[in-house]
Amino acid sequence: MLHEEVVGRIRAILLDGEIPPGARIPERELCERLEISRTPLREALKVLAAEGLVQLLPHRGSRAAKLTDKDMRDLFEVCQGLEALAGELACERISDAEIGAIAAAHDEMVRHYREGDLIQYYRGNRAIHEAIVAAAGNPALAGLYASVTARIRRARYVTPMTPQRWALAVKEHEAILNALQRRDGAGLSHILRAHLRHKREEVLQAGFAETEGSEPTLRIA
Amino acid sequence: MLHEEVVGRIRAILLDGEIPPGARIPERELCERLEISRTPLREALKVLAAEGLVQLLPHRGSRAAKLTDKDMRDLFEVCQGLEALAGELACERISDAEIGAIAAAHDEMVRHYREGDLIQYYRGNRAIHEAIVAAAGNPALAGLYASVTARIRRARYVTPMTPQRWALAVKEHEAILNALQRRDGAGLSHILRAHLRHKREEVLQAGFAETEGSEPTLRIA
DNA sequence: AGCGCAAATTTTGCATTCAAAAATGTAAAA
DNA sequence: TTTTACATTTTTGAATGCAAAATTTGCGCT
Repeated sequence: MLHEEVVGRIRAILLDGEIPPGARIPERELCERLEISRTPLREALKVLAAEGLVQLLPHRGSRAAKLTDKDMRDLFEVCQGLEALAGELACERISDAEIGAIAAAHDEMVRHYREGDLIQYYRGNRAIHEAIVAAAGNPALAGLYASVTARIRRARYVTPMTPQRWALAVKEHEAILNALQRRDGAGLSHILRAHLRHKREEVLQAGFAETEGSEPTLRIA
Repeated sequence: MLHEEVVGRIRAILLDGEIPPGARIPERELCERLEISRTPLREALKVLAAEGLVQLLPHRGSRAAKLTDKDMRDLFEVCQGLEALAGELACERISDAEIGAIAAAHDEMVRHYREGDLIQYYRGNRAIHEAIVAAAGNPALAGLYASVTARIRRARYVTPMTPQRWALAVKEHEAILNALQRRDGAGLSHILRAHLRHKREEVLQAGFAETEGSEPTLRIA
């Protein structure tokens, strides 16, 4: 089995919350489940530790990383910065076709909003943000963005929203699309920052002290 | 030997250019030199690959990552974004003592400039940029910054400068310190972007097609 | 001599093994 | 009954072993 595949599978397990934050990662079980030996598994865990998804404790095994409120705030700050940068760059480089695709994704997302389908709304939302980052045409930026968003994904996309906040988020997305269509880099950057700041407030206010290590958490896959 | 120590040692070897970009990383030799077996070495290489310093080729071993001009441009762009963000945050959070320390570092750097000592100038320069990032009080940001700067370090701090560019860089640093002392986040962010943009132009104009894999490269440690 | 192909060697990736550290369980003493 | 010391088991971290893949070597042929 390819090394990167192992990393991907474990990453998915962690992001799904199948191993909840703070929980011990059972080496033996994972080996059996993935049908690999400990060597490639441990290599993968080291990589994921470098990404910040796994915490290694010397002679005590590895745990799914658990984020404090401070960690979460920090990561949202960085994410804001990265998205703002991506927005600016995207406005310089994005093609009409890409804008069209994002507009379509936007419309679909709004449809899910009207239908009250939060899961699908989140999925569309994420696709739009990722498309903007992709449109920046900077793989290094995209990689960092992926790594940061992976760490806050569960907080970002699991937190329930009040109708007011949801409505505001949709309004902001209208502005995002608009700025993108006008290729207004500064404006887009500004809106994206505000958008993510609101999201962060929402998440932190929801008291996102990550769920403790023992009880398995809801999967939203 | 501790896992992280191995990663650190190999990282240092790569950053020093002892194994130049594009060159094959000799597993066996490194094992003997670090007095470890292949298992921890290979774990370290996987981690460094995730960081972007090493390139893994399936069944063909690993090489020191070689950056194209595009890679370099992309990384500078990201670095700009991160420094700009750090500057803004630093202005909100930095203490007078920290500003004092940076001012002192600045003066020393200017002294090295006057003495024409490029190596020491670069060292002080880097310390200032790192201090600003540290003052942002965001470890996640600092980590990403460290990872990005590690990848462009050699380009950033090895490229020779013209007297004009050097003078401009020092002038920009005066402005950086000034904005920091006034705690002018927007201003600092703006200057940092311009500063790094100039640096990028300089590096790319110097035709930084990273040195080929065979010949060992100058160490600047 | 130059080229092509097959055998030998090296190198890679993973499984297994081994020693050390931590966790667990047990029993004796307070 | 609770606590502490000690032995046992489990788990971790690293070295070694082994099969597959790639590279190099050597030989025959043109």
